[in-house]
Amino acid sequence: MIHDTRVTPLNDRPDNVGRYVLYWMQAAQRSRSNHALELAIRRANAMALPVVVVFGLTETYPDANARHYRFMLDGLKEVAADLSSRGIAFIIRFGSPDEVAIELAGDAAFLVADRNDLRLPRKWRLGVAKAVSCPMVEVETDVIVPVDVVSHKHETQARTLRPRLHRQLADYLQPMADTDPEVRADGLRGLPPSTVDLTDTVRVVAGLPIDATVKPVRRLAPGRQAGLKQLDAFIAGPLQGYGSGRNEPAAFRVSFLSPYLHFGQISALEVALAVQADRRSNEEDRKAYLEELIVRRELTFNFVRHHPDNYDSLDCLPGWARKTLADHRSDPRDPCYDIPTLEVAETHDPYWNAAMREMIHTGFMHNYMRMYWGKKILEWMKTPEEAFGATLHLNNKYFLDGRDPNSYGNVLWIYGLHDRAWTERPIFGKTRYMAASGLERKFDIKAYVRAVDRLVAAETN
DNA sequence: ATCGGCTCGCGCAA
DNA sequence: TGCGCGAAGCCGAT
Repeated sequence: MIHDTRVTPLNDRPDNVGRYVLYWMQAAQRSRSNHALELAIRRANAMALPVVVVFGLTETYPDANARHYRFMLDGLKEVAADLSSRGIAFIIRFGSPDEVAIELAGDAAFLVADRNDLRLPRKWRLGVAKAVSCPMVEVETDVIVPVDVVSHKHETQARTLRPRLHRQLADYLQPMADTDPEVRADGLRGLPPSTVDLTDTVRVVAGLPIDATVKPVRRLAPGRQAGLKQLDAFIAGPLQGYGSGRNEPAAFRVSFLSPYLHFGQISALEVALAVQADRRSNEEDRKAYLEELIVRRELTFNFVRHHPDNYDSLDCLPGWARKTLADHRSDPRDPCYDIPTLEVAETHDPYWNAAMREMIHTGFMHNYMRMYWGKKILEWMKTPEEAFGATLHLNNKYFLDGRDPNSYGNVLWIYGLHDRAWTERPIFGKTRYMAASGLERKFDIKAYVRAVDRLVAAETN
């Protein structure tokens, strides 16, 4: 089922004569459980046309490096195989994604894109809508409930978003059938060929002018099949007891699904449905995970939607947070670190260093440690602006799930976004403070340090 | 071990 | 207008 509310027209071109329906894949890099692809297939069937899927591979996506590209391209390899087995053409070409889409849209009767509110893909999409002569729509398939259905404004706290979201959930938490096209694309002639050879993604990545020092990781295998396998493993294991055990860093009672969600290799909808249907877990465990997957995740999508120009800036913090950080701007920092010191994980704090090493070497970090890690950077750098810039930079460079709406919302949480004021103290002002003593009091944090040693060894041996 | 205070702004009840 | 309450906080008092 595809609700009309997922679909937004991006231009008002009249019906167009064309040879196929085109789906320009951007964020939703999957061939199943994808409302945008599904809409394209249904349109094509209604018009008795084949479906073409196009992907433009830019060499210069901000912050992207070998780690991200390998994960993405290995995922796209599976997309290509599955689409082709269903009679859907898949074309992947080097170039700016908007230009690649415009090139293919020349022969399209109808153009579908998947929605993503981050600046660059959004700018590309709006430019394409103007440039093409066929009708174009965007489909929201990254979220369970379309952002504008939940609320028309920025919800400043989870507790204001939560009831609005829950009111819509019964309606939107519905499985989506995957339709096959009735007209195969095999007969299409004269399409621009793929210029990216997905049979050898190692070579493709080696040929790109990107940072190769951030290497692919072994910890998380790329692609939809790996993502679905991880989902099964999560439900069978860590979900059991998730409610009470999710914050213990050494236990890694986490889903590890965020990289797959970030690249769109699996959908939040199918994850939510699978978790909801599980009967081995108790209700508390399922509720705790669904709160994170749905409420907390879609809170950041709401945030980005309503701060299109400054979601990556401290300007969009609530007034109390901006004021209190400014009041403490010149508080002395001791210690005071620069990015190179942080990036080699050589601070005085062994817990922080462990978190940083987990991030650098495995592309991932335990949820709870992400908060501690970010709070300490605020504490240890000269100004909040410098700390924020460094945190976002490291986040987007090393995490497989970086450069996501979640990244911006959650990094800003460190600085008070979606949070509240607490006791005033140096540097932090009234933003929430976190201390190493808290880790020692509540967790077996030394076990986390040892666990990271093992994880790093497994990546580098 | 547990509890209250810290502190702001939103939404709702009245 | 008043009141309750909030992602993971800390800290000191009991």
